[in-house]
Amino acid sequence: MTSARRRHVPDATVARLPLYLRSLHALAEEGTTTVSSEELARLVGGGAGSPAKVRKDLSHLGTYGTRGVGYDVAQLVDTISAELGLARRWPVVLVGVGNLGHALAGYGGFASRGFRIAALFDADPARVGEVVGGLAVRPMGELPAVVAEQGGAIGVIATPAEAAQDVCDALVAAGVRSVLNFAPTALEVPDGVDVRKVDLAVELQILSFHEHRRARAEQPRQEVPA
Amino acid sequence: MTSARRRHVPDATVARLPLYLRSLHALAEEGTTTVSSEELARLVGGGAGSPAKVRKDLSHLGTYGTRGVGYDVAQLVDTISAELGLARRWPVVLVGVGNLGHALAGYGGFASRGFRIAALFDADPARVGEVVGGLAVRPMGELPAVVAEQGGAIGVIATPAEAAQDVCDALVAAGVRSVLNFAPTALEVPDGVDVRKVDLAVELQILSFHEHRRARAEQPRQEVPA
DNA sequence: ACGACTTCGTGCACTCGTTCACAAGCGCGT
DNA sequence: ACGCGCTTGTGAACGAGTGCACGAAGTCGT
Repeated sequence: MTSARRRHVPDATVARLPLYLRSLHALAEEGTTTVSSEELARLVGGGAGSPAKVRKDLSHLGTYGTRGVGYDVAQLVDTISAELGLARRWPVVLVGVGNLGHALAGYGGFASRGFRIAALFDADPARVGEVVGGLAVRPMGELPAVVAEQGGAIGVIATPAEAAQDVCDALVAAGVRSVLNFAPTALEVPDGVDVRKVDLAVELQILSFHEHRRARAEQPRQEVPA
Repeated sequence: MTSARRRHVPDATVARLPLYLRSLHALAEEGTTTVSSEELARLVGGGAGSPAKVRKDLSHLGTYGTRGVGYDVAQLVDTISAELGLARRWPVVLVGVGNLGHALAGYGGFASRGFRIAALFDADPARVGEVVGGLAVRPMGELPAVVAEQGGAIGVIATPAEAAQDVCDALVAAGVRSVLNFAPTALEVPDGVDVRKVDLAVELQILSFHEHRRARAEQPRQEVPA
C-alpha cells in the first residue's frame, strides 16, 4: 500500500502521539537529528514505551523511518504535528477564572505546544474585567461573538461542578465542538461534540487504590470482615 | 465461588470506581437510597457508562446488589471507598507552589474526596514561608520528616519540567511510593513506586486531533502535500 | 400463595490493543 | 562491489476489556 497514508488511527495511538511529540521536541532542541524506536520508547517512558508499540503507532501515520538508521526527528515532528492538527494554532476559550482557571490562564505550557488562549470568561460579574495572564475576563454574553471571530475554538471548563453543564451548553451553542472539562461532573452533549475530562481527585483516588493494595499485600494482618 | 471476594480488580475497573463513587455521593446527598446499574451508567455518562460494564465492575468488588431492586447507595459508597483505600484520609504532599501549585493547594475537591493536603514544599527559598491555602510553604529539606511523621503520603509534583525528576527522587527517598506528576516530562522511578501523570497540554492535543479530523472529513478541499 | 416483573450476576463471543518474531531494507566499512 | 549489522514495518499470536444474552433471585401486586 504505497499511498495508504493514514486510514484509521486507533485512539490508543492518538493518545500517545502528544507524548512522542514532546520527547521529539526535546531531542530537536538538543540537536539530535535521528532517533530509533527503542530510544524514543525509553524517552516517553513508563507504560507508553515499548519499541514495537512506537513503530506500530508511527506506521499508522504512514510515516517512513529509515531502516538501519531510525526516524528523522524533524520530519517526525512535522508529521505528528500535522496529524494532530497543530498546523493551526488553535484558539482556546477558558471559562471559569477561579483557582484553577487562574493557573490554566497563566500556564505557559499551552502556548508552547500549539495553543493560544483567546479569551477568558466568567459568569460572576465581579470577576469580569479582571486581568489574568494578560487577558481581561469577559462576560459570558460575549462568548458566541468570540468563538465566531476566531472561526471555532476549543472550550475549557474550569468552573465549579454546578455550573459546568450550563457553561457547556453555552459553549456548544456558540459553536464549540471540543471541550476539556475540569469540573468533577459528567457533561451531556449532542452528537458531534467531543468532551474530554480531567478530574484531579480521580487520579489521586487511583493512586490511593494501588497504595492501599500494596499495604494490604504487605501487612495482611486482618481486615475486619463484614 | 461464594467467598471469592476480590481476587484481581482490572485496571480499567479501578479507573472507573472513582467515577461511580462521585455519582453515588451525589445520589446519597439527594436522598436516593437505591440505584440500578442502568441508572448509574447513565449518571457517570459517556464512554464509561453501560449497564453491563457497571455490573461487571461492581461484581469484581464482591458487592452484592439486590436483584429486582438494584444497589444500596450507602453500602456501595462504603464498599468502593474501602476498595480505593479511602478509609484512611490520605495525606498529600505538594511540591512546587507556582501557578498550578497554588490552584491545587486551594482546590476544595481534594479535601471533599478523601485527601488532605499535609504540606507544601518549594525549592525556591523566596517562596518558603509564604502561606497558601492556609499552609506555610516549607523548604525541601523538611520533606523526609513530614512524610515520616504522616506515616507515608502521596506526592504531587507541580514544578516546571526541569525540576521534576529531582523532586521525584527526593519524594521517593523520603518514602513516598505514589506520585502524581503534573510536569510535562517522563519520570524514572524504581520498582514499587507508582507514577500517574496528568499533562494538560496533552489533553488539548488529543482534542485538537479530533477537531482536525472532523474538519478534514467535512471540507476535504486539499491539504498542501509535502 | 403465586405469578409476573424487574434487575443482578456471569459465561461466551467478539473487538481492540499489545507483544512477538522475522523478513525486508538501508548504510557503512572494507 | 559486496556483505554485515542495524532498525524498520508488519503479519500472527496473545491478552485484556466490552457487549450480549440469559439464568437466578428477589419484589410487588393480586
